Amino acid sequence: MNTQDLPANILDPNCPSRVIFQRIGDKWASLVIQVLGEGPVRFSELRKMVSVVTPKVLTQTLRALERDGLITRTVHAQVPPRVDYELTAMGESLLQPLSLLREWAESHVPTILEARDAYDDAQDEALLGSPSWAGRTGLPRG
Amino acid sequence: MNTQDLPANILDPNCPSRVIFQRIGDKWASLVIQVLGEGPVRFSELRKMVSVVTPKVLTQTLRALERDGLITRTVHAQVPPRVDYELTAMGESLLQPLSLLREWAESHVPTILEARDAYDDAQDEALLGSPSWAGRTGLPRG
DNA sequence: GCTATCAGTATCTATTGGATACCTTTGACT
DNA sequence: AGTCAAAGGTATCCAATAGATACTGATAGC
Repeated sequence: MNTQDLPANILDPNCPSRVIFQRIGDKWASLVIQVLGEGPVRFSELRKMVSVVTPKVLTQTLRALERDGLITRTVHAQVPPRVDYELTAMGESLLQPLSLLREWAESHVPTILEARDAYDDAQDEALLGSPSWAGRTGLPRG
Repeated sequence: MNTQDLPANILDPNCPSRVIFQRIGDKWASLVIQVLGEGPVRFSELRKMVSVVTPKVLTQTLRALERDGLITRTVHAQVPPRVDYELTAMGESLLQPLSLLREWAESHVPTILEARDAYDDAQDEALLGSPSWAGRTGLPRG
């Protein structure tokens, strides 16, 4: 669904689906949605649960999600104020895809940490142990 | 799997799963992985397919994915150089969760665009049409 | 009065992302 | 011999974003 009304395609930089995909993949947005999966939460609670996010960035994230129709924001005119955030139906429909990703991340932690160690060791070795003409390209240096 | 070896939990800021989750949700990383789902691709091809990414950022993304063991980088010692990027088995295991998210994004494009329009209209109206004492909080201003 | 509560802003700085130019080697072309 | 193109990046500089910190505002309770 780009300007030419072709089918949505994330690889097309002009396609809104790409922007939306990146909004979902935002650093904080996906965490917020998963927290709200349990039910409505107020601002300060959200801040504690999605630690460590600064209020400015949390506000930005929430506004963006609200604009996209994924959450609602309800203000109770009290003092001190109470503002509840809650998933919309569309927001809830994101929970399942997100939880799959979350499970993937949580289950692959050990493997990825090992891969990082191996990579970092290889880097160190390349810097310290090998002759200076052996670069990453496999070709001689200039 | 945090420093105390508790079960992985994305909501714990000390848990590596959180970092990994955010790496997946990186602006370009997930697109790269989806492109590589078709098979090995060389740098310049990748740049065209994942437009519009600058070479610096693409390099950073690829290095990070390589470090995490999600892709491999193979250099063919030719001139001009040829470098192929390819998913590892772990990288391939990410394809399914990611494609779900992609399908979600592509299918919700119209609804989200409508929500944005509605939100923006409401904002304009609030700014232009309503009395100045009616803020977002529902409480009087100071 | 003074303080606490809650939901944010305002301000400033550090980090990241992006645009652009440039580098390297070698074969093909002139 | 000189020049250009190709591929996979770096280097450099500037803009946008994220983050740290301080602060606002109304009111209830002490």
